[in-house]
Amino acid sequence: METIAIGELSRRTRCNIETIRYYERIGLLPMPARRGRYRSFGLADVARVHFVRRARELGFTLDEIRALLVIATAENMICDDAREIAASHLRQVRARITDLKRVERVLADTVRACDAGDQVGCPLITTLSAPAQLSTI
Amino acid sequence: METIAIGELSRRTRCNIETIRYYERIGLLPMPARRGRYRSFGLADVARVHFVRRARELGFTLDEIRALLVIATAENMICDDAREIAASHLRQVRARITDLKRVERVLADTVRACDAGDQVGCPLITTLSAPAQLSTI
DNA sequence: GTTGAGTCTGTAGTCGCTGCAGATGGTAGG
DNA sequence: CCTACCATCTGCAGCGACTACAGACTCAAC
Repeated sequence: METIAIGELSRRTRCNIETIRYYERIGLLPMPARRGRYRSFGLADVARVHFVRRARELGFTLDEIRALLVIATAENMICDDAREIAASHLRQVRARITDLKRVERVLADTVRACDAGDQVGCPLITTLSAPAQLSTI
Repeated sequence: METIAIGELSRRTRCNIETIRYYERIGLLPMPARRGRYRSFGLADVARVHFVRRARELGFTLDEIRALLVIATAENMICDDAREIAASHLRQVRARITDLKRVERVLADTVRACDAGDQVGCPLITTLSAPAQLSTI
């Protein structure tokens, strides 16, 4: 059975060494075997770190990932729970996209106004000052 | 000239009291006058906190806001600098939207697969395990 | 006089890392 | 055998942008 050091695990998963140790510290990864003082990982660890990284890329929190890992390793996978975690996260992602689109519109309008240059003050400053209805910043 | 306490400033700007004190501590707000031990704010402070909050809503960092505040209060507003801050931020917002849309697609596909229910394992777990090409998590 | 609301300071916690210092471990070359 | 060098180890501090708490104080109303 192949065992690898933390550096190799880091390379294979493209996950920072410090991050791997952090995941271990917070109990997201099991305490690995040791060769002397050095951690010794197996293929299951490579898969688990990959799993965590991929979930992080999709924006799941470490707590959600913790739950997903339990589900993934459970004998009788509680798929419904996983679905609910995903669906709830999807709702948040969609809300965030909606927010960001609004932000994008405001910023794009502002930059466009800057480029047009037919306004009195600085359009960005004006935009940001707007809700206060005051020129005194 | 009207002066208000921190609680009233908080109410008017919908900005947490602790956050206002935090902004003061990091130099984003000037040190306010005092009535005894109590901070005493004016309308300029209301406007300034509004400005900061609005900029935060648009996703600017506190460092960017610091720069924007300097520009806003400068005699000869360096509008070009503001435009560049906004344009650079807009690029980041657009990149983030692109990322999130990719995430949304993956999640939506997964949830849909869950609902179809014609797959062997749990679709979410499968998705997250994919890049490792291993079932051993 | 006492109760309650508001404010004060200072410190520590959140999330998800990231970086550093200083101590070891193991290997390769001279 | 000594040195150089790399990898790894532990432990702790820092980021950004807040947020929360403890414990002290001030002030007005009843």
